[in-house]
Amino acid sequence: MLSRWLRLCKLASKGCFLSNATPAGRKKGLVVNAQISDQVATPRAGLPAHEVVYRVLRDQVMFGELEPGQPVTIQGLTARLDAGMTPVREALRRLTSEGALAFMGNRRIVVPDLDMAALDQLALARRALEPELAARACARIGAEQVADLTQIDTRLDAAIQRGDVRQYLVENHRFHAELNAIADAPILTGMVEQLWLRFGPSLRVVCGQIGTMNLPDRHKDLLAALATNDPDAAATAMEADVMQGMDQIRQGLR
Amino acid sequence: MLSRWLRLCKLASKGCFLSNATPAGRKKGLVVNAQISDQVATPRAGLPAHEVVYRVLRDQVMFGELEPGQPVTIQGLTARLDAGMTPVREALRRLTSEGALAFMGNRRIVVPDLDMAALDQLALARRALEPELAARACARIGAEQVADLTQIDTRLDAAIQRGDVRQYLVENHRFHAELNAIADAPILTGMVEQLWLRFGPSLRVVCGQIGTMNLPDRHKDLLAALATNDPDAAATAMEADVMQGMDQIRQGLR
DNA sequence: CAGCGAATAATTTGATCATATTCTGACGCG
DNA sequence: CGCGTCAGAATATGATCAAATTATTCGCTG
Repeated sequence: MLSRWLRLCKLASKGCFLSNATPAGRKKGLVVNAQISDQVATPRAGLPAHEVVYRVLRDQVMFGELEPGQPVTIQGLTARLDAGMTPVREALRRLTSEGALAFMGNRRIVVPDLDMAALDQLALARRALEPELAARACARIGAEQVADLTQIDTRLDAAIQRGDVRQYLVENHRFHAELNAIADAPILTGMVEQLWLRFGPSLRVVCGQIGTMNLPDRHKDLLAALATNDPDAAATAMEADVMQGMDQIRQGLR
Repeated sequence: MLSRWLRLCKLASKGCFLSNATPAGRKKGLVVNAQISDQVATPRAGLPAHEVVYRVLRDQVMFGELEPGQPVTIQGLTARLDAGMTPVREALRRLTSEGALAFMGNRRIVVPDLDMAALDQLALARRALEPELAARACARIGAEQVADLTQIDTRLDAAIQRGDVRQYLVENHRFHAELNAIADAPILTGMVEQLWLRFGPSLRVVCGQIGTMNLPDRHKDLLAALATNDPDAAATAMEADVMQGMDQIRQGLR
């Protein structure tokens, strides 16, 4: 009875949580917390199971634990995550409506595979939205937040040096997510997150093919623009980063 | 046992269906179809219940049956739509993840109310995406499709003349949805649909306040551009239409 | 004795699960 | 080669439990 929560929380802790404040834990959740308080970053029970399942699956899609084309079955997930059927179903609905997963005709669900047309659309949308977010963030960013981002970028570089693809993807996403959060434009940020969710799996595949060594880090210009509060330069730098990233995937599609 | 399906289908038929092809009906569904075949547009059973609930709620949000700020409870919906609990829950997850509904802190769900900041973001995103879609549609559109759109626009004008706000909203959406479908860019189209879902309720409120008489119809330029296959003109016309629509709402926010 | 506030009881609502039903795809048979 | 049957998977239901909001009561103070 408790083991289910333990397993779910453990899985969740592997992903990165960027989201909202902790509500009061349910009684049973608090007991769990007390028992596993020796763990480093207690992933805070009290979240509904469907939310936990959603985040686990989301991270697994975003960072390539699930490969494109791979079928996803409800019953497989209930077994793998040791969760009930209803929470899994709700998480899947959410993910399909966000484009992270796709209905394959006869109620079969897969991780969608990107084709060139989809990639073009993603590139167009990213190019329209993310520079704007960077510019908005530039107007509100503070010194300590620049330091935060710089630190993330340092860890990102380290991951590249180590050849740690997974960590590279995580830190890269964290960098952009944190920047977008600063822009304080939740609707645009949400749209961008959905875009990332769509190309996440393919990005992983590409990085797996070519390794991390050839990955340029285009965040330096961006950080400089942010530090000097130059919105136009930030937007330009972000546009370059976006286009470079999309091109990378485009190359990998062949 | 049958009455539930009948009621759901009846509700669904009030909304407008623009979406995907009809799969084979389930056995029981076909019986239903035979029994109610006297109705005009039989809304085709065989869809999963959660899908039907989703569409009903979606249309109700989009066309203002549900007002902003209005709380939405699961149990209320199961009673109102005479549906089970699980399908309702799944539909709600989907709608919240699309921004049509919003979690209000303590797991209470409401139709979100737009503030100026949200409206700015919506306007920015629409301006970035919809002209592009118009241009793409322009490249692929055929004569009979132009005729289709013109016909919709005629019905739209008629609705304005009659002062029929609901019908105006429906036809206006249908016009844009059909145009976007022609562009054959499902990802961008999906994003735009989500945007419409967000400002739908407010648009209804605004139109309710000022009536339909003052609504300009900016589709004429657009149709002309489409008929002559001029992508740039189409994009420009669409941009004008978007900005006019957003301004309308912006005025109504005061 | 009236009014206010905190604590508690009751009701409403959300979350989860086990189970029943229905659908899809595949296998074997005529 | 087409058709019926069967296993497996998805959908849907209602029951059950947990949480939050609302209503109520009780005690205290002025």
